[in-house]
Amino acid sequence: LLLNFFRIKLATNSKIIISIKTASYKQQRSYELDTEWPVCSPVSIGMDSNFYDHHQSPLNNNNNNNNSFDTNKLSTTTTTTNRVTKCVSPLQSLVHSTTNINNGSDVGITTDLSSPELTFDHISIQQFITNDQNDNNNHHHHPSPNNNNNNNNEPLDTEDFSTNICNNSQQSTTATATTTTNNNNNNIFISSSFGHTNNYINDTRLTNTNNNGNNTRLSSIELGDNSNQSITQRSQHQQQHHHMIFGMNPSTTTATHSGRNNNHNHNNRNNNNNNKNHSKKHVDKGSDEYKKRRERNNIAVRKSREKAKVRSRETEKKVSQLAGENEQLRKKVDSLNKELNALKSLFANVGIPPESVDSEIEKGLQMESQQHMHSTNFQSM
Amino acid sequence: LLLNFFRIKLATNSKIIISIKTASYKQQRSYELDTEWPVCSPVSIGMDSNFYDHHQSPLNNNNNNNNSFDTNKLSTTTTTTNRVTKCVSPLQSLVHSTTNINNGSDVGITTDLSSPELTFDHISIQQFITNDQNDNNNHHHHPSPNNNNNNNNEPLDTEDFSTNICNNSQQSTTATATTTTNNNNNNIFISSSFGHTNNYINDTRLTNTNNNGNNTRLSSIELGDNSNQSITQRSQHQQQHHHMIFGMNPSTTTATHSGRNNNHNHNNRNNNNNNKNHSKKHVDKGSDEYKKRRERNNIAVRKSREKAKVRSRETEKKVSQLAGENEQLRKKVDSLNKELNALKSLFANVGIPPESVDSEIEKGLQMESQQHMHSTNFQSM
DNA sequence: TTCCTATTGCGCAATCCAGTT
DNA sequence: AAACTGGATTGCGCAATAGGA
Repeated sequence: LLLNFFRIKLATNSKIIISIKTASYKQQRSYELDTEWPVCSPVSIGMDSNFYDHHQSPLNNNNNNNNSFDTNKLSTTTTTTNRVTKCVSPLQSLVHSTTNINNGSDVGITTDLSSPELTFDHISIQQFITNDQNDNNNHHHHPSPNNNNNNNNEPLDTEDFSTNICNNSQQSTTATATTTTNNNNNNIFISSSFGHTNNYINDTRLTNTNNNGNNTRLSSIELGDNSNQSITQRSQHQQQHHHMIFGMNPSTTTATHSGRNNNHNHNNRNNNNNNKNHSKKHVDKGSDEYKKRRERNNIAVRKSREKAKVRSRETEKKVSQLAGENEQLRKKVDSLNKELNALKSLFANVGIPPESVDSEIEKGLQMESQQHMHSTNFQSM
Repeated sequence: LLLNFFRIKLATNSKIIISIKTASYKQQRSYELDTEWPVCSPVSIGMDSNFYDHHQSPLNNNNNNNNSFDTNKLSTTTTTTNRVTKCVSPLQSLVHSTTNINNGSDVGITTDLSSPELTFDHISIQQFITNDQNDNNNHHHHPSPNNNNNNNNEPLDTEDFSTNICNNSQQSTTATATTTTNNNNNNIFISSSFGHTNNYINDTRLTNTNNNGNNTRLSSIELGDNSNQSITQRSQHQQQHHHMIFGMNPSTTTATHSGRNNNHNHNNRNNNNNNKNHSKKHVDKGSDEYKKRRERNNIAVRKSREKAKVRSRETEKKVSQLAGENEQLRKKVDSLNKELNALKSLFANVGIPPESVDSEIEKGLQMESQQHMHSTNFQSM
């Protein structure tokens, strides 16, 4: 098994955005997986504190003191030995969520990269401090740390982090950590690009079927392949359209498919564990029960989609809001700078050299901060 | 006909976010509209200049000089006498788009509120200057301006604007313009809330059907009703989940439906104009042509959805980016302020009163801005 | 008008996810 | 602990448009 494990100590006020995708068996109905389909191994995801759920306006300033962390939603360290589908919950709850971590927090993510059902779709971390290779909570033997074993509390720089991921993942995947250099924002962006052949990388493995009997599997076998095989022209061209797919299976993606049993029972999942008896489970589409169930679900679906839309609009709104504030702040900084310069040149005019002005300012600032010490102000020192 | 018309002169650097939803005939297949279904009257949407399309990163600072306005996409003043579906294009191109207006621009929106197909889903305007009731470009007689006919170039304040909208729309709709007071951001937020009975206001009118023959129309008749009828308990409770629905039909929403012809020809649209001959248009689901067409569309659908997802992630990312920048900027402002204060108190220490310091700064700034005139540097001095 | 692709609302089915038995 | 329940999500294909050439 190839384990991908990393653990990051996040600094106070760091932000982490994790969007993890469980390709899982969502589209399994479209395929029959053969015995080659990789058996999923354990996954351990742990996050230790202070998350704000996306829906709780993580970016709102007014609830900064809400430090509670719902451990029910994200168990501190969930380790299971079941199929990945069994322990996906903590991941799922993070999907598309933006979380703020306001205290120093540990974030550990361990996953067997042989499980194609799990893809790290998008990970973006701002400001991390250290990377610890030793997972005390994980029950699995994982490859010993490769080289960059810096257990000190030094911040890891972008390159190190990238390498680290790469080495740990032991994939050919060219994981690249890009620092988006937006101003003072140390936004680490982990992305991996590997050969793939269309725009639907998440779906490729399991979908791309149609009901014409034309079930041509896309040539996605090289997904996450560690054999360093060359990437097709098209892949190279299209991978710019992709974002941050991460953690695909290296060598065992030999799943095949055999068309689609179009009319009944798509329940041919890998029947290792839960061998239910009702493998037929014929649904009577005429039954009142069925109709009722369908109608309820339809309502739920509409509701859910509306919710999603609202969320999306809200995000859009937030962008414009923030952009506006940003603009104002920039102007403010500008004007303050000008004022300051004017003042300094005033000093210069009366013969006081800039250096001594600066040192005086230093003194002044120190005095001020000392006064601050005695207050209960949030941003003391 | 009840016309809703307003025209706003936007200040330089104002921003307008318009999200207009055309319920249109999208779900018409689910319904047969009877003769009571309101005939749509003309709509005129005009925007005169300098739009940035959402997809062109309107919020990016680097293309500020791109002042071009694609009149093909948003005709300056589109007035048609066809059904609203015929002139929806300019609206559609604004859907969910965030536009920046960098010069003083006129934005006029005229619509017949009797057209339920059209809903102003979300309108948010920052900084507007004046409101002009007289539309020279509109060919339709509309109710004479009610009372607040301030054609001067004074900025209209929030309340005025709100009232204005309300009066013009002549609806019971309680349009409320909320100023979100985020810092220096004068973000005007127009929202209307009226009685409705579920979470799917946009869809209510036309959807809520199922193929069980169970086509219970939601009691959405009071949508936009101007008869001031009371809002149900549930409505009141749920309207907090809604945002900015605007411009629904007042009194003619008596459309009925008669179930869904499930197997063929949903072409029973209001056949006023385009009376095509092929009212049968039987689609042979077995034909190769059909299969091929379906497959192509399926691919398109997947592609489109992937695109949407990417966009959404990008927006999410942008939020975190902007929030980060914001934070940094705030800190910067803070430190500059402190520095400035330190410097000022330095002056105070040597006996120079704050007033004269300020006046000196004024002088300095003026000098500086004069020097600025001669330089081309953005952040010189 | 005529084709095609792009979007969008919808229902279906398979899960996912919290709780309960 | 395992099975069951019922709403919430999500990928998908369908059909109706929208949009563009």
